[in-house]
Amino acid sequence: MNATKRKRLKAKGWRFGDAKELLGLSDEESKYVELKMRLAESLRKKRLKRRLGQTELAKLIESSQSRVAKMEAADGSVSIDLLIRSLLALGASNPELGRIIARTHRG
Amino acid sequence: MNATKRKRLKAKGWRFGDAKELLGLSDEESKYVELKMRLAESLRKKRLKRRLGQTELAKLIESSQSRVAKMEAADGSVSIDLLIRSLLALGASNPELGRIIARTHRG
DNA sequence: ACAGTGTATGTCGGATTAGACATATTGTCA
DNA sequence: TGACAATATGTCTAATCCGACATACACTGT
Repeated sequence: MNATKRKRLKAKGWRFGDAKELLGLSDEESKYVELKMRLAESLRKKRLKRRLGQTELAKLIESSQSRVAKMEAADGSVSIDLLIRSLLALGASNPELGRIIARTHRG
Repeated sequence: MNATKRKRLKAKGWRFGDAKELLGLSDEESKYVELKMRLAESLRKKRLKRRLGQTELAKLIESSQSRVAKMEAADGSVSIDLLIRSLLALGASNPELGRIIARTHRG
C-alpha cells in the first residue's frame, strides 16, 4: 500500500539481519531497505576492489566524501537512484546490477 | 564521470531504440535511461496483467494517475527509485526485479 | 600522545522529484 | 458524431534528496 512514504528509516546497525521485525515495516518497505543495503554493500566492494578511498570515489562520481559514506551506510537520505548511478559510474553493467538486486541478501 | 547530473532527458519517443546516438549520452547515462525504460515497461505490464487502470494503481501506491502515466512513459521527472517502489508495491520480488534489470533490453 | 589518513555523522541551502490538479489527447461504442 | 473512459501532458507547491562543509571518530605509525 504505502510504497511511497516512510523512507526515513536510517537502516543503521542491522547490516544483515532482516528489517521487518525491528520496526513495523511492510513487505515492500523491507524489500526496499534490503535492496538498498545490497546496493550499498556492492558499492563499497567495488570501491575497495579498485583501491579507492571514499574521497577519490566521490571525485569520480562528482559527489562528496560524506555522501559516499552515507551511500555505503544505506543512509535514509540516500536514494536507490543515486546508488545505481554510482554503480554504473563504477562500470557496472546492467546484468551485473541485476545480479546484485536479485540476490536475496548478504551479497 | 558525470553520473549525477543531466537526468533531464525526457526519454520521449524512442521506446526501444538505443539512447546513446540520439543525444550525446555517456555510457552510464544511456545505461541509466535504458534501465529506466525497462522498469517503466515492466510496470505497465504488471498493471495490465492485474487489469488495473492507471487511476486504480495510483490509489494502490498512494500516488496520482498522472504520475503513473509519467512512470510508464519513463518521463524525466520520474526516478528509478519511484519505479522500484511501485514495482515492489505490485508484489515484485527482488529476484524478479533483478531479472527485469539484468535484461539488456526489450524486456 | 601526536600527526596523518580515512571514514562517519550532523546540518544547511539549493536542486530535483513527488503528488495533485487541470486540461488535452486518444480510443471505443452507440 | 457525441458521450464516456482511459491515458497523456503541463504546471504548481511541497517534500525529498543532493553536494558541501564542519567536525567527530577510528586507526596507524612514530
